[in-house]
Amino acid sequence: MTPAAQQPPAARPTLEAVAARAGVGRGTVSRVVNGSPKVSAKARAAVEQAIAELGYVPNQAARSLVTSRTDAVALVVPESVAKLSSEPYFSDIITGVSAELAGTDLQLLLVLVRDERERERLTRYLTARRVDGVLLVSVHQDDPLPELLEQLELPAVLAGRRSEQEPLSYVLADNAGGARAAVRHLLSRGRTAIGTVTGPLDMEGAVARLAGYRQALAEAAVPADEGLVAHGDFTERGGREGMRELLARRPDLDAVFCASDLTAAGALRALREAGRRVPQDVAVVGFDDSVVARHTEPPLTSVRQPTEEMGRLMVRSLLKEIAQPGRFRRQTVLPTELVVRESS
Amino acid sequence: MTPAAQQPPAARPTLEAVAARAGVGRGTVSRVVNGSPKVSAKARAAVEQAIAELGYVPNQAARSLVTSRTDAVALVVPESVAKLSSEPYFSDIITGVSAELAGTDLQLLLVLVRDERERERLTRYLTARRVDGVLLVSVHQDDPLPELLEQLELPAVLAGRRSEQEPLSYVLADNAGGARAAVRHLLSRGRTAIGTVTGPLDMEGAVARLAGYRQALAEAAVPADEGLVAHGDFTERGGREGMRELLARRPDLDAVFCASDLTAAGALRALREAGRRVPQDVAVVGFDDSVVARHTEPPLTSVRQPTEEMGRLMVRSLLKEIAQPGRFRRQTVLPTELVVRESS
DNA sequence: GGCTGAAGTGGGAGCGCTCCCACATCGATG
DNA sequence: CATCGATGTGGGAGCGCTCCCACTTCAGCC
Repeated sequence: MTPAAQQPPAARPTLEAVAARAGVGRGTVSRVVNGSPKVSAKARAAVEQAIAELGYVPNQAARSLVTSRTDAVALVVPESVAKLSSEPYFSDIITGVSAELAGTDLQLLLVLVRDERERERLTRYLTARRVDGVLLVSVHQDDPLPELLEQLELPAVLAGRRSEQEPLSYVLADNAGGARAAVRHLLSRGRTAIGTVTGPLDMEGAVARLAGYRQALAEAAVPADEGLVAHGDFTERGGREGMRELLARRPDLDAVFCASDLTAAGALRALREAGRRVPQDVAVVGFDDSVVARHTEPPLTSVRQPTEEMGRLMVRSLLKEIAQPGRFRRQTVLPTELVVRESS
Repeated sequence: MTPAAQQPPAARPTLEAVAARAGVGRGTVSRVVNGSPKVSAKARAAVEQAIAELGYVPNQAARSLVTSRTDAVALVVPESVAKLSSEPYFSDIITGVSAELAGTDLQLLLVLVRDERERERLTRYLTARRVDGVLLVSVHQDDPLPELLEQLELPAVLAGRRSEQEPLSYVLADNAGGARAAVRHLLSRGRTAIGTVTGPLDMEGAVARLAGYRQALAEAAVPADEGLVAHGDFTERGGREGMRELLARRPDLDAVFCASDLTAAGALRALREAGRRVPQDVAVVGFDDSVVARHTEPPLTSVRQPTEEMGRLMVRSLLKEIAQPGRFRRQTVLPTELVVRESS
């Protein structure tokens, strides 16, 4: 135990102390701290010096109490299906969000919601307006959270949307377009029996990817065949099972478009287990172009969506909505890009 | 614009309002809210009903102002080397931390520190004591943050430690023991020329893993050969380059112990490029047993460390330290376990 | 020289809470 | 029956800040 631990830690200086030292009033110090222009150069200099000498840092709680701002935003990640660690998508969003937030003085609260109990806790938290805004990732159609955000009139931005009529702000990738590009690519490689393992169809993104798949086939005048569609859930396991199903139903299948990289990784596994070679026998395309795509054997052709950029854009939209809660929403759709690797 | 948007949102009820409604004083409501036992059953019931009727939620800012607690802890992740998304380790820690925190009323602040500027911002933030405690992940020997935490006497728990004399609380896995088990396993498989690709040696964990490797060889009376040691940095790229180096120096090498799964994934790639078969020509063992280990081809034998559990334990230690800042530290070392898969 | 308005400034009020002290109230005790 | 501690209770004070209003100062103008 050090001697230093014994003596009371020097109390943090208050705004009042700064004012006294600078020989000005509290109001002036407050103005300087908050960057108001209505301060003379002389007063500003005196205050700034006093702040430096005293090592003054504003007390956030006191500020919040009167402004009823919190200077914090929550990033909400439902972890019902996917684990954080197996979903590079989440991590990339977090990275983007954090990077964009670093330029502001907002703090990032990370809220993982695993079950009903935790969702209720979050509901209370949001109701108490303990954050200035919310970023919500992985939106399901029946998710009650977006509605809550609407009711609370809390600034919010979604990654994804519930439907095309989504009233809240959102940022998402051109899912249908990406899927279309992927399937066209497979067609151009001469594949004819192209299957798909979808994502969870209670998510608009997964629905859009399936729609893009169908559209590309329709455009090429390939007759639709529901036997070529297996339902997954974005997980590896779902991909594996979906692929098995597909192989059982259509042994002649020569390509598969997977709704996520993880799904594709599962599909690769199922194909390997079934003795099919990739890409010779069956070509595989994923979606996300996450780290996973580079690590599989063979590396995955995948539809790149700018996930980190999406995180950044979400923050930018949120900031605007916080700045002027004018209720007009920002809805951004980002382009995707096909990255071709050995799997196709 | 809905009509509801026009009318002023009902102001949140205050403690005072609850007191009035329950026909008691502010003090009594405060006692009920904070679970003090010094309240009669009758008063408690009245207050609880009033709270329910009014939908009262305490104002955190006001509470913080007087208690100078913040009810938040920061999880600090330096992102200098590794990206969040490529490091399942970080994600698993986050998951554990979040899960354990869910049972408390503490909030989780996620702070990714990418560069000097962001570190300074964090320093200011911690100096202002805007959190009740700090969890620090990925500790490097020359990291200035632990020292800052010591000086501030801010409750803190590290994942890992700077050295064996670490004065702060920490949670870590038995790195040396795990490495030893891995190398013994390789020896037991009849491997004789066993190399290693280390982690960044400015991290105690990486040093310990290297020490464990050496120890196992020494115990088996295998003469040490520095040609079998390549330096990596826990990344895939480092693993790939390290493996190439090793192959160049010791073409007869028949096994390699990698300081992380990512490193091992890189090593697998280098081996494939060099035309070596795994495990026939060269056996590979990783460390962490993260999701990566299951996804490589072939799946990796790996030393499992209970990463998520580490996150949970960090929180528990931190809670105790916050509860009674008695300066006596908790230092926990968790056992590791070898998980054998196809790569060895 | 008096008047006006712009530009700064000081400080009271009050945000919603906890802390703490003074003050009941009441059963047990000598 | 007075006295006493134990058990609850009400409410003043004050946490550190921003907001806002009243006030001063002074340049510019008729």
